[in-house]
Amino acid sequence: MLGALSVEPMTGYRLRTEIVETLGHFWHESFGQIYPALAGLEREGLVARDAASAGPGNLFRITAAGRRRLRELLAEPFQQPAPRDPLLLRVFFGHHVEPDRLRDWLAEALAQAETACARYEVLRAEIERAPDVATQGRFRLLTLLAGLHGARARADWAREAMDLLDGEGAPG
Amino acid sequence: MLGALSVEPMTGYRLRTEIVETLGHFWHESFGQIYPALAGLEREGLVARDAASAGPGNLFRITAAGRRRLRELLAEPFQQPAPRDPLLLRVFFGHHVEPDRLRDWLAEALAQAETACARYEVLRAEIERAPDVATQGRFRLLTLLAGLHGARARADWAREAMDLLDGEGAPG
DNA sequence: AACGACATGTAAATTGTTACATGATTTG
DNA sequence: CAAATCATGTAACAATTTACATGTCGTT
Repeated sequence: MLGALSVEPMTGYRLRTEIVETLGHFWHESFGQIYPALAGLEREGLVARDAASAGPGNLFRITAAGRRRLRELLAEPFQQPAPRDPLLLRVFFGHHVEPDRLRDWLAEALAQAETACARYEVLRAEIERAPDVATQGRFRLLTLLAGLHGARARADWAREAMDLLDGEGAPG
Repeated sequence: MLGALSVEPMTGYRLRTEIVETLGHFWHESFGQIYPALAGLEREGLVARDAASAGPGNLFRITAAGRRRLRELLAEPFQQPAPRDPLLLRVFFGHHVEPDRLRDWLAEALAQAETACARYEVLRAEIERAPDVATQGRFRLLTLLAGLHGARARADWAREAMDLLDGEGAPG
C-alpha cells in the first residue's frame, strides 16, 4: 500500500483496484484489510488523508516518514511463502480422480496460461515501445517478464501432462 | 492428509514429514494444524487410530468412509490461491531498493532455482528408471515436471533480470 | 548421560476472507 | 431514474502460525 501511494495519492478503493490490476499477478489485498490498514498507517503518520477536492472519498497520500518506512520494509529480508497448489494436489492423487475430470482441469489450466501469456506479450510490447521514465518502466518490465516465464512454464507443463496422460491411458 | 494416509498408515509426525518431503514443492501443512485435524477426522470416522505395535505414537489409518470422502474432496472444483511473491514486490518497487541488494536477491533466487532444477532432474531420472506401479509413479512424475518447469522458468527469469539491470545500470 | 530425532498436543496471536451495511456519483 | 461504479467501513468467521509444554526412543 505504501508502494502504491508512493506513485500517486489515491482513495482506498482505487488503491485496491490498482493492486489488482497492476500487481495482480504477484500480489493481492482484500478490501477487509485495506481500510483498517489505512487507518493504522494514518495513526503512525505514514500516510495522511486529504479531503478530495473533487469527487467523494478520501485521498490518501504518503508522508516523508511513510517513504522512509517503505524503504525500510522493502529492504527487509523475506522468505518465499509456502505453496499450495490445488491443481497439483489433485494431479498427485490422480488415481482417485476420474480421468476425464483431470483432463478437463489440465485443459483449463492450459487455456488460462495461454491467455495470460498473450496478455503479458501485449503489455511487454507496450512497455518496450515507451522507454518510459528510466525508473518506473524498467522494474515493471521485470515483474512482467516473471509473469511471462511463469505462464509459459505452466502452459508447457499442462501440454506435456495431457500428452503423458493420453499416451499411457489409451494403450494400457 | 487423507491422501497421504491412503498410501500408508502413519503417525501425525510422519504425516508431516511426508508432506514436507513429497508434496513440499506444491503443498504444506504445519504441526499446529495436523493434530487438531486428525482429531476432527477421527470424530467423523474418516480415519482410525491404532496403537502402534512397535514404537511410540499413534498409527492413523484411513477408513472406507475416509476414502470416499477423499474422492469427494479431490473431485471438488477449486481456484488458484491469490499469489504473494515478496521478491517480485521488491523488484516492482525496485527504485526504492539499493541496486546491490536487488542484485543479491536475484542471484539468490537464481541459485535456489538452479538447485531445485538439479533436484528435480535427479528425482525424474529415478522415477523414469522405475516404471513403478502404473498408478503411483505416473502422477508423481507429473507434479515433479511441474516443479521442473517452474524452477527453470524462475532461473531463466532471474538471469534475464540480472542482465537487464546490469545492462542499463552501468551506461546510464 | 546427553543429544537428536520422534511424537503429541494446546493456547495465543495473527492474519485474512467474506458478508453485510451504507451511501454518493456517474452514466445510459 | 435505474444501474453500475465508486467509496467506506465493520463484524463475524475461518484459517494459520508460532510458541510453548511435555515426553519417548535410539544412538553415541
